[in-house]
Amino acid sequence: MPTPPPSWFERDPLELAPLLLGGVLRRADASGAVALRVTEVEAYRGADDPGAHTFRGKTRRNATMFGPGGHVYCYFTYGMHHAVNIVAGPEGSGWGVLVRAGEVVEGRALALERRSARRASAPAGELARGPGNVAQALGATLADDGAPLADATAAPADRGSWSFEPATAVPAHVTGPRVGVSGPGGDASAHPWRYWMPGEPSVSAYRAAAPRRRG
DNA sequence: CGGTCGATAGTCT
DNA sequence: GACTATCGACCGG
Repeated sequence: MPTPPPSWFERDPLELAPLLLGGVLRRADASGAVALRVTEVEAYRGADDPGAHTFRGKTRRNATMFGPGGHVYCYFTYGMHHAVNIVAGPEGSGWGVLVRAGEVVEGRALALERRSARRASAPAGELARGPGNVAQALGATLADDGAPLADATAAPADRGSWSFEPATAVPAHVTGPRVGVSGPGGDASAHPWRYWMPGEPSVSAYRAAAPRRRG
């Protein structure tokens, strides 16, 4: 199955998120291709979602999320990590789905090389567990922000070519509070917007929002 | 195992 | 100036 048209992605992230599970996200560039079977995602719902980057409107960083669905929103955070999202909803909505984890199904050697290059010690057994590691395994950087998900795209030299192939059937999954989201957006009962496939070794461990450090 | 904490810089108030 | 959609080392049990 090829990458669906943008219209397929242009729905509520609460609906799109589970549809992404089990699908294969792939990024290719001059050094090769890495693809992963998505096992964990989180929905972010714009103006209705205090936990979303887009909650307070459009800025330079989140502009891509306000664009049409079916594109990659990539941002940089904590001074060292990138994260990959798939833009959802209609243009102007500011909706998206964060890709938190996946099983590497293509380009394992390249993914391993990328992780090894960025740390002193040996990488963990799972190459794409956690959003920072997903971006690292895929080789995604800020240059990928705004890239379209499409087959056979001619990407600029500094950016990868992205595609996404949905699963033929939505796999069994569960939901829970999002990781690292503080305030009302992290509330378990009102925003159980993390979706994952139980039993998958690539799924990241739950972490509550970092408590404020005083001192 | 689980908790605690430093690294490190872009973004927004 | 505070916070961050994080990661992994380190330490105690």
